[in-house]
Amino acid sequence: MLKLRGILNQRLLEAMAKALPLPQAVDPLLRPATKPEFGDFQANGAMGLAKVLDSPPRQIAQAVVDHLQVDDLCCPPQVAGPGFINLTIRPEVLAAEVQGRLKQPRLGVPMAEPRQRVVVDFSSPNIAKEMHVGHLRSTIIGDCIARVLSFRGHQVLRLNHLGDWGTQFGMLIAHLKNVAPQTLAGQENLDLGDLVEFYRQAKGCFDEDEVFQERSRREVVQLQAGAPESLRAWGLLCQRSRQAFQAIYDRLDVQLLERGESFYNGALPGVVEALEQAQLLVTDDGARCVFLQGITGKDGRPLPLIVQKRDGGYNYATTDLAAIRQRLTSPEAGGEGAERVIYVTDAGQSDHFAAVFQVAQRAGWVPPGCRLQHVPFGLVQGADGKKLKTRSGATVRLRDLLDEAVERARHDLVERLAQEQRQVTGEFIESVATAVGMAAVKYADLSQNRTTNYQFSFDRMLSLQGNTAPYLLYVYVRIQGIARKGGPLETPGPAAIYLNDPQELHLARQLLHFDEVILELEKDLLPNRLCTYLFGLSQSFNRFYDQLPVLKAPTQLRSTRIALCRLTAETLGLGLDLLGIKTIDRM
RNA sequence: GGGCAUGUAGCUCAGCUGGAUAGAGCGUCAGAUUCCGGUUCUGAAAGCCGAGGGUUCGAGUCCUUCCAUGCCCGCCA
Repeated sequence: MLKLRGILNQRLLEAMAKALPLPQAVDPLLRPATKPEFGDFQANGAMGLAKVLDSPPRQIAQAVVDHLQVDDLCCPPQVAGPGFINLTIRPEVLAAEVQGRLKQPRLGVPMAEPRQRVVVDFSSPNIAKEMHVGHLRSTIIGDCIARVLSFRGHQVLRLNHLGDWGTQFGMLIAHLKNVAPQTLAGQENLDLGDLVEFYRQAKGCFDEDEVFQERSRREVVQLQAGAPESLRAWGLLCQRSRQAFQAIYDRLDVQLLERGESFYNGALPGVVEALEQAQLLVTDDGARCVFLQGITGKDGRPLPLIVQKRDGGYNYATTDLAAIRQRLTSPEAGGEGAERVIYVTDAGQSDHFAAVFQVAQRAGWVPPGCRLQHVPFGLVQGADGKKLKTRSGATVRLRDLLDEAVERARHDLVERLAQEQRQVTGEFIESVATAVGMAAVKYADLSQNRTTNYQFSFDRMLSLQGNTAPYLLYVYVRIQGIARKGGPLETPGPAAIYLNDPQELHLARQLLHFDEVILELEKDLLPNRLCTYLFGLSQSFNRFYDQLPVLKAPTQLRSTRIALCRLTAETLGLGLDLLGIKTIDRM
């Protein structure tokens, strides 16, 4: 409907110019109708002009309608309520739009103009730690955003800002030298078993043993100085973690380019120097920091952003600033040349990013027209409304969570197969359970407004009813069933589509909104809007399918309905794909 | 103490740049079925949109003051 909306907006502008004594053009405030009975669009502009023109809003609206020429597209416009202008697209125009969509794989979504270079920074787990639900949200949401921006034609770089550097490596290396010295000499392959358990042990030593603490600090210094043995130990730890992470990314079907904190190590001194030159740097209590504007602490004084600690070490703010420079620097100068950088992290880091962005701005590292954007999300909570934990109080491991989703999906599937007495292969059960389980986890996350906390529930996400992945997947499967039974849902010839029945019209209208939804998603980065849309589309389809025969319809109606089925499947397929969810043909 | 976010039906949540009588799912209750996969569809009950004040033709949405909850707050990331 993007195209039609643009045309109608133009016609309204023209009509207003003719009808009203206005010095300059005024926005007609064209919006999608709030209710089906109001038609497709409503123009709200008349009401705001009542005061300016000193006449009743309905009269203004009527004057605009009198000059409005839209008979080629719309039924006669109606003035309603306090002064709305309601516009209803004619069925044959809708039919032509549907026809047009059938021929294009982009389903009406235009390529972005201009195309941008975009960095999406997401997922970002820490080496030697287990991925948990916080990483899940970042990974799923970040992946969706990257997919949508790529689809729009932007050049997207998906970066995994891995926590692969920093003080925690001191204790890890120290512990490694204690328990497996031979691996460091290259004599044995590293087998640390559960890396998380290893981390816990190291942390235990660090907390209890002062001698160990001191050794850990020395290890950090050695590592940062590039001592070969330390680097080797570090490399071994990273490699182990990397394998574990990759297994998760493979299951989730998420592509990421690893670019951990260590990547920016060499650039850290340069960050401090540049800030010094920009005269932003202040030494306070031995630490080198930039005092922030408009952000004050407990005592009302400006808060500092520390970029070099008293002991000379750098911290995450320094790394983030180095990353910003790298990402915003032009490709000719060895950078990424990004015009938009998106950070998908939990909302708890909002202050941190506000501070870092401010400093980057003041240092002059953000070229005009470039945008740094923190895309925050809320906590994952359990049924009790508190941060999600296992019964024993530990963090929930991501792989356990995914396992359980698939296991529950398999259980439901097997039960249903038995009820329906269907015979299928083990392979089928496996692939459906995996697809449904992953889809459920992703969709549950994405269908929630990301800014709020999100209550995790296997029962809800795997439910076959309601706004869930299984409900949407089922609609897709149903349509594939029609195709299996009735032959391929071939494109009807020209002028073969006639929209008549209310259910047909309603479904067609819904289908045509897809382009607007995607553009909105690109702007607001709120995947739940797409989910809401796909759910509504699925409901419309089920209503349509419930009330109207497709394959058994008379010939002249059949091709229209098959076309609607096909476009529904394509829209669902593309929509789910942009969410990072795979469709299946049977379930 | 300061900052940010959230508060909408019994529960989980939508509500985009302010628009017409505040929406959906689950749950509850009552129905439908010539069924192309009923994992469906129809209907009903259910609300002081946290509270007060303001802005205007019009406020769940914007401003302001409270209240409640969550997260964050100088050398961890």
